[in-house]
Order: sequence, then C-alpha cells, then structure tokens
Amino acid sequence: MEQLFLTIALDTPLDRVFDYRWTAQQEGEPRPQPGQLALVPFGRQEVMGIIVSVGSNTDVPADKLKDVLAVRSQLAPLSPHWLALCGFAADYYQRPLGEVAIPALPKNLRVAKSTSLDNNLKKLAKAGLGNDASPNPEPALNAAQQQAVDAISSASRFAPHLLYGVTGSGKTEVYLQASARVLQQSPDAQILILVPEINLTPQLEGHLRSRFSGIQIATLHSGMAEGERLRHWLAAHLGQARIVLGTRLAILASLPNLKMIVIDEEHDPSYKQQEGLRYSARDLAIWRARQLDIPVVLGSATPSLESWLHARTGRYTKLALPERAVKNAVLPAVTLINTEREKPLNGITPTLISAIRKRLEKGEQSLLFLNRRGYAPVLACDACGWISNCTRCTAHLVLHKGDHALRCHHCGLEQRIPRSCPTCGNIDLQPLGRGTQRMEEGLQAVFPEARVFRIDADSTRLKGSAEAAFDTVHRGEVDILIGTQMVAKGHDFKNLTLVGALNPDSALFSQDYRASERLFAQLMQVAGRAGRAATKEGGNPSEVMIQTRYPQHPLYHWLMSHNYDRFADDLLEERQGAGMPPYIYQALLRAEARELQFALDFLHEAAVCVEHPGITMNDPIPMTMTRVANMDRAQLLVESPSRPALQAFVKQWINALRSMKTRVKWSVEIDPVDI
DNA sequence: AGCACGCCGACT
DNA sequence: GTCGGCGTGCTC
Repeated sequence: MEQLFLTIALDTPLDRVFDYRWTAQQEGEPRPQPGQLALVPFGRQEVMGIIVSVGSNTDVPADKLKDVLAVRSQLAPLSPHWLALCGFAADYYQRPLGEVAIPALPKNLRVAKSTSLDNNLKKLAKAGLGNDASPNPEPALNAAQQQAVDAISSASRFAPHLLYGVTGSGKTEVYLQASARVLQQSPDAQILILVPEINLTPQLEGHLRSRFSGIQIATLHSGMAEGERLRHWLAAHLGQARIVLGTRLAILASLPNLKMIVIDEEHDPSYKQQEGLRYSARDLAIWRARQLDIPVVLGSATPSLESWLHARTGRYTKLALPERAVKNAVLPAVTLINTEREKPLNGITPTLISAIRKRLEKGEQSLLFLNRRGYAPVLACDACGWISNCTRCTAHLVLHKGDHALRCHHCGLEQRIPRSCPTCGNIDLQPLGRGTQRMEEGLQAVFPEARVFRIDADSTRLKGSAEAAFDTVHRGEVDILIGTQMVAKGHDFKNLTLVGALNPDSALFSQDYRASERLFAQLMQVAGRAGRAATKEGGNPSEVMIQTRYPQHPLYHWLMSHNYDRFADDLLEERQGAGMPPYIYQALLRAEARELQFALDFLHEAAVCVEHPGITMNDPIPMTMTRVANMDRAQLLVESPSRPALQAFVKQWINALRSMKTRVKWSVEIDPVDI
C-alpha cells in the first residue's frame, strides 16, 4: 500500500506549509497531485488546503503527523502557473501562500462535502454554460480602432497596451474585435476581461454573448450566489468558458489556456482590494500576462499615472483613440459656474436650473452628480451647537430622512432622528449640507411636473435593483436623474444631454494627493454619460456644467479642454519633483488600538526596530479619520525609490514586528492607495 | 485567525 | 457551587 507525504498550504496567518500522511485506501486510487485540493484536520477543525508538493518523506515527527481526510481527485489540479501567480501575490503582498490561494477559490469548493462540486461538474459535462444569444455581426471600425486591434492581436508575446480614449471612442469594440482574433487563433484560447464593478457586467456581458454566440462566457463577481459562482469558476478552470468576465477577484481565476487579458477602466480604484489581502488586480494582471507571455490591454480615458508613465517610457504601447466612434460625434462642451459670483440656492445655481428647464422643454434628460448619499451629511442644533457625531467614529452621523435614521457611513451605527436636541432640548434641529436625497426633494419642488429619480447605494440596496433603476432611465421614464458615482460608470444614456456636477470642489484640497486625479477621472467619466448621439451635423448637442468656487483651478482648465494629456503630464512632473509615486514605492504600517497612544507608541517602536538603509521612514501619524468603530488608528509610511529594496526591508520588518508581541492590531499594506 | 485550556468575579 | 471574562499557546 502506497504511503505518501503531502505538503499542503492552508488558509492561516502562519507563514509555513503543513505535511500530512496519505495512504491509498483501495487498489487503483489515484496518486495525489500538486495543485489538487485536500481536506485535512487542522487543530480541532477540518479545513481545505492545496497540495503544493507530494513526496515520500517528511521532517515532521510521526506523532505530529495526521492523515489527509480526502483528496478532490475528481477536479483537475490547479496549474503550476496558477500556483505561481498566487505565490507571487503572496510574496509581493507579504502573506502566506495559503492566505492568498485558498480564499481565491469558490466557497463551495472549500467545504467538507463535495456534493456541490460533483453536481456542478455533472451539469457542466452535460450542457456547459451555454450561450444561445442571437449573433450580432462585427461593426466596421474607424482607422484608430483598426490600428489598435491590429497592434493588439499581432502581439503574440507579452505586450502591455494602453488603450487611451474618451468615453464613446469605441474602446469596447476594440476589446471585442481583438478578442475575436485571439479566439480564432486557437480553438481553446481563453480571454479574461476585467471591469471595475458588478453594475457594469450585465451590459458588457450582453455585448459579448451576442458577438460570440455559441461560445461559453463565465462571469465572476462577488454578487453571485455560491452555486452559480462555483459553476462559472469550474467552466473557466476546465477551459470550457473561453471568455471570463469579472471584477477584480477574477484575476485569481484558474484559466488553463489564457491568451489575453483586458482591463477596462484600468485607473479605477476598485481594482485595489481594500481589505484582507490588499492586492491590485491591475498589477497582478500585468504579472500574469508577463508570466504567460501574452498581450494585456489596459483601457481608460484617464489612465492611472502609473500606466501613463509606463506609456511615456515605452514599457507600454500607447494606442490612442482620438475621436468618438459615432461618425463626427462631438465632445460635450464643459462650462464652469462660479459659485462665488452666482450663489446656489438649495445647492443648485439658477444657471443650472435654467439649463435643466431647457432640457425638460425639449423632452431630454438631465443628470446631476453629487458624490454624497443621504439627506444631509450632518444634523445640528443652532441653539447650543450640538452636532450629530458618531459615538464610535471620528465622523458625523448622516441624516437619512426616508427611514428616519441617523446613520454612520463608517461603522454602520444607526439611531432614530432625535425630536429635540439631546443636550439642550431645542426642537428646531437643522440639517446641514446636502446629500442626494435632499437634492432629489429640492429638485422635485423646483420642477413639480418632472420625473425626478435618484440612484445611489441607498436606493439600490436590494439585489438587482440597480439594474432595474438603470433600465427605468434607459426607457425614458426619468427626466432628471440625481446620483452618486454609481451613475458615472458604464451606462450611456441616449437621451441625456445635460450633466451637472453639483459640488466637486472638496476633492481639490484633499489630504490624499491622489484625490485630484480621481476627481478628474470621475468628472470625465460622468461627462461621458451625455451626448453620445450628438454630431457635428446636429442631433442633440450636450453640455456639462460644473459648479465650483475655484474656476481658476488647473484641473478644471484641462477638463474644459478635454486635455487629460496635459493634466497627467503636469501631475507626473509634480510627483517626480516631490518624490512621490509612481517615481517611488511605498508601504504602510497600520496600527489600531483602543487608545490612540497605544497605536502611536507601537509605531514609534516599529520605526526603530530594524535597520533601514535606503528606506525613508516617515513619522507615525493618526489617520485622518482617527476613530472607526471604537478603535483608534494610526499609520507609518515607508518609502523607497527601489522596489526590491522596499520588498526586502518589509520582509525583515514583518518578522521583527511579529516577534514584538504587542496587543496592538497591525498590518502592512504594499502600494497603499489612500493614505 | 480559530479554538482550546486556564484561572478569577457575579449569579440561578 | 457554576457561567463566563479574555490571557496565552498551538495548529503537520
């Protein structure tokens, strides 16, 4: 009877692998393979692990060794490439392999029972995922699009392309036709397409289905039911699905025949995971493409400064789509409304009001963008100065009028709206500032005959309701749409000819140096919702109006001339001069404790606990929002112009921090985005 | 991280 | 007398 020892990676913070004993239970039982999943006893629990190697000896004493409970031999092993990808991510983000690889698998694969796996394998063997959408022919491309498709599909090796074009310039069509060529080149080729948000998948998925009728398309995102998630993951893993469309988590999908990766809106912050393993799906995509020696396409109207720099130095090939794909389409005119000179009434200036009225008269739609949900960001007492602060966070409780609640957007604390001031009893409490709910109410009062509609995280809390809400707008059942950044992405509204940004200024002077590039991208994106039907010959000319107190700000200057090139070049120069990313690399040590001083003390100790030549060690500082959910948070930023030097330092540092045995909760983030 | 064991305070 | 607080110790 064959006796083997399996080395297995488990989802635990312990930075090592574990050996288990395996004995063939019956004649002909298949030998376990690296990359297969194995159920093992661990401590007092049973957990799923990944076999990283199989051997006939072990250093672990026999009395400590336990037996493997089951090997999922019905599932093809995960490929060495996939394990290498997880290995790279683990190494780069400084986590154990198992903590990266295991959570990347669908939950139903990690449970003790294999019934869901077996059932889904059976289902896929019988019918696959199917795709009986009626086929749609390829439209003709303009010259720039054609050039882009040619460049991408003629690259048979690792080749990063930055597809640079405004909303409506036809980036999607380039993805589709480049994909078509790759799929034609080999009968089992797979393509991975990443999008920033779940909201965007249904629309693109529809395009893909009809263009690639008969070809199986898997989707992967966090909103899927577990069974469905497993089925789609398996279709990708088995190579049946030749196109995989998903959000950032899809970058860790198993794709045995991956031949091209597309990252749409590559600058989007949601590609950065903000909890647990804080990976950048975009960066992992680049690594994966290089490892497989395949092309990767990064698409954006406002590329990240990282990608912009790479395009300038020639590491990435820049493919520009200078015009809107609709023949003779014009970009919307961007104008500024100076709110110093023209005071807004209830958050909106007379100029913007009359622009909306004009659209109403013509039966066209208007979109108002306000990145602040709720009714008012704070409730205050005029008499004594009380304001609605969260008791657990350094934040205000936001007034939500519809459900009569004060709610903290950071810890979820919820209270009923007090009838009178909790400190002085004054019954006349005033909402300060304006959120989307209050704007909706105000607009309805100004335009009682208009159909005013709001889309934000609150109005679309229920599953599927976001899609339904967008459909309502598409069907023309809305005159004035008010929304947060949710409305800025993906959807193009045919009858929309006016976009108003109500209060974008706050990002101009933010602590976070990345805030302005995000604002530019956001305004550019929201502007792109309008006017796709407008042409030089007529149609509906569309307009973007921005209410601002700082009309002289360079950001608005470049935005009005649709000149991201200059904006990005200027920012890069600034960053280079100030020694900031993408010219240097950063890691952030975060600490949280019941009291701020504990966190700061820990960080001060951490700052001196190892030698750090070539590394800039900044001062520990409390986070901008110091307290969240009753924990005080502080951070320590370390920087270096050399990525390998920073990596090596952090590795050492983490070891030293582990042995410090503190009660402070800490974590290290590589390439942090919001500091 | 879980999940145990372990030794000191207020309760049926 | 027990239920339960969270300190520390271990996981092949």
